[in-house]
Amino acid sequence: MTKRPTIRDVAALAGVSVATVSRVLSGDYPVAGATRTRVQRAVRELDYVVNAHARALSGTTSKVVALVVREVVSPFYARIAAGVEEQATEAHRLCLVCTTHGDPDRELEVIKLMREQQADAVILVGGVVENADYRERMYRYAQGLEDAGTRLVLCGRPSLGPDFPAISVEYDNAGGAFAATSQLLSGGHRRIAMLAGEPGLTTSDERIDGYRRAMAAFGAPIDPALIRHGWMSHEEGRRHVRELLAGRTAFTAIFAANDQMAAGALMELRAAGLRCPEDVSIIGYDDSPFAQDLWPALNSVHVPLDELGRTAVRLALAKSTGAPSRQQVMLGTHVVIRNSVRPATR
Amino acid sequence: MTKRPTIRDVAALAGVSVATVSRVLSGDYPVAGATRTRVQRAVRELDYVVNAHARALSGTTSKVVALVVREVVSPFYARIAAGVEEQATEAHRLCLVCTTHGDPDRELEVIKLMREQQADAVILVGGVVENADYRERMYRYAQGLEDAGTRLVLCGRPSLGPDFPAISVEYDNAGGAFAATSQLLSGGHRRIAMLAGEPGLTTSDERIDGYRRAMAAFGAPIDPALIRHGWMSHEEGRRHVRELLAGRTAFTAIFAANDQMAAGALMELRAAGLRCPEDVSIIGYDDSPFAQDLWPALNSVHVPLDELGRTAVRLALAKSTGAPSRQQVMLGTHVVIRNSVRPATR
DNA sequence: CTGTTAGCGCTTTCAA
DNA sequence: TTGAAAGCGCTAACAG
Repeated sequence: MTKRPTIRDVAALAGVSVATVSRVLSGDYPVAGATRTRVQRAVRELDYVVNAHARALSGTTSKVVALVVREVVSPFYARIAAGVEEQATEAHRLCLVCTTHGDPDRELEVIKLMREQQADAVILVGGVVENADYRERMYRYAQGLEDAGTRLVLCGRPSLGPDFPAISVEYDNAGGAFAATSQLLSGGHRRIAMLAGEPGLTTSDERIDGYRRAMAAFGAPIDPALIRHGWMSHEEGRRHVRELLAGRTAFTAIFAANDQMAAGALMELRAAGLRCPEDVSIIGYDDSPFAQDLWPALNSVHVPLDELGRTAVRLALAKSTGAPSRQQVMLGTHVVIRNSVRPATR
Repeated sequence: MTKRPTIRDVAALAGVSVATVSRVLSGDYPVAGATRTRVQRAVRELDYVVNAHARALSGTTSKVVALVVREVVSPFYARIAAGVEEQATEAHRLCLVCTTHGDPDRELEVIKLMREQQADAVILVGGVVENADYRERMYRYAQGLEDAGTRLVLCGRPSLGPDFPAISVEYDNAGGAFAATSQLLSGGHRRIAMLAGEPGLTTSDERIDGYRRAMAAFGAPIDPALIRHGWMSHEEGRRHVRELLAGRTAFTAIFAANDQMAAGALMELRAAGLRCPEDVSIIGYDDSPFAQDLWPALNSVHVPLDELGRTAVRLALAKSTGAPSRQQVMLGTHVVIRNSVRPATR
């Protein structure tokens, strides 16, 4: 491994000064055509590439966008990540990905790392449990990042208020839940089971909220026994239905807070000899890719995940163009109609 | 936004030299207890974090591992990515993610960026079309990266030979296909349709190879009409089955080169009034998370994707411990048995 | 249009 | 155990 060439090597070979080399490299500076050609040849000859760290150190931005998610293997996060990555690439930024596994300590550590990297933006993705010190913690993060010249973006997670020093990009979570529940209700369903996440998890809580509002709007009574909490997984979806069935709690439809749970519910229903949508209607949330591959294809609330990611990056990088560092935008959601819902017969 | 504090600020506040601060920060150097405490207090007081670029510039490694995938939204890549991210975190490395969308030019650009970043390792993930200049291109990459002190790892993609300056971490792709086909064959199936990817795509080609070998081993004739090529998607899976059915090409089982295609095939079969596994058995590949959520739950070839990712990082970073920079390892695959396969009746 | 030079913030000898 | 000082490779004034 020979030592990698530096800008001085290029300068020497091209017979110019390092400043000149730097100029032709960055492109935005008048340099004589002949000189430029000479430098470019030298660059190619030496197979030279700039040292990003040296460049970042001497002033210019680091050209890095950081994405902080709970898990990498999750269609939900993955689609946001894809949006972030695309937009970052478009803006000539590199994309750092970190996971927290929902651990606040890990989150803290990750944010610190991002400050060290002087990332242009840190995008925090997905729902959280808003416990006691969450707000305060976020506030400290925002502070520290701002000092490092880094924009903080909350993506798919409720804004902490207009005064909070961060950008927030949300989607109409409760609205989607309202629409989904309404679809069931207008089909005549009244006993609608709601499969939700852990209490306190923002994503889930907002979905429950939409469910409640729709029920109220249609004058349908809310039976607490129909609202089920747990880990938002396929397995848990099965468990909820199993217990509902065992407890002889009547229901003609299910609204699941995500598609995994809906798929689990579907499977357990089938195992119990119940058909969907003939006996029970189901509607999920997130419009995961596999929703249309199920049988019956699953109605679900579509969330513009990649748009969420793209918007997060766009807003964060608008810094240069003088956009405010604290703002909130909300993207719409809508129900995708497939084959898992049918009017109530009982 | 106040200027962020530097090591000098900390030194000043703690009343020591920058060298001392640097020492307590890196930890691995004898420093008097009292001094250390003083420095740490100053760090906390100023909310100081090191500048990663400055640190990287002054010699030490950049602590970054780069992951280059085709797409972010793909369970296949996502699971490898998860493994890479985990292991990278464990090794105190940050994880850069880039996508190529299968475009060689973009790949070239990404590799250049990684050289600029002086990443510790660049992990190239997933199958490729090994066309004419692919080898040569890879060789150039490897060269350039080695000069930058960066390890190149080919992950889930065939090694370019033991002399090639890169690490390769593969899985037994053909072996898995052989096992899957064998399962069908030993159930008495002889007319087995193979749903594959574009010709030339390494992943797909190796799976076809395993299929052929198994067919040969069981003395089953290979009907070219049963081997179908295309984009490896759900849609295409449906199309293949539709065309097979329309062309009246007899088959009692399907081996799909990935689970998406298997799911599509399953759906089209059902639409045509055929049952799985009663009428047609299906087996997929990759053991994607949704495979067990289908009805019937799908038999599939399990690929240790996260282990693949972890191994890639582990090997790449073993540099320090003096591991060779060129080696090949292969991880095993196995068939996961669920409910989509049944002995042939016709 | 081009060259000189002073840092950017940190690590790391070499001395003390 | 601590400090002084020389870079790491690049950019950005400031001169010419």
